[in-house]
Amino acid sequence: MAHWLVKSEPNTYSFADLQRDGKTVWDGVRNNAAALHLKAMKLGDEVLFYHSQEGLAVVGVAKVVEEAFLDPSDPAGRFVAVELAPVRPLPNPVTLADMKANPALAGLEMIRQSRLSVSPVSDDQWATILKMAGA
DNA sequence: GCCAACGTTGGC
DNA sequence: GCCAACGTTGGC
Repeated sequence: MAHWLVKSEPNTYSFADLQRDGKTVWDGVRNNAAALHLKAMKLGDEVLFYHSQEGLAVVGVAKVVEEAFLDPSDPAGRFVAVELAPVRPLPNPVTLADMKANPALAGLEMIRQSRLSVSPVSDDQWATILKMAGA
């Protein structure tokens, strides 16, 4: 089972919004590298939900409930979307500063390439972050 | 609000 | 097909 990280500005769509909605179509990704990752997501894969701009922390875990399909918000039909559902909020959100300060996370894709909105997380990185979150 | 990183666009 | 110009994202 692969693991991933997605970013969202909480002003636009927060983890609380996802909990309220029960599930949501993760669309609007317009970057090829991010789109490749969306296409690689499998049903049941778990995803860290990160708040960008405000919060700057991983705040919850979500899961893939529908694999990649054509993004309904892309008229050109070039990009894909997936559907995500909430799993659980993290007891202690893990901030970007915390992740940067942990040598075990030095290779984390979202740190290496900060603008990437969908990125892979290795099993070791996943375990490290959940441990930091007290989960 | 600024700026660095990076992707995309368009002229040649 | 190269590369400069420009737009966007996201941390600070």
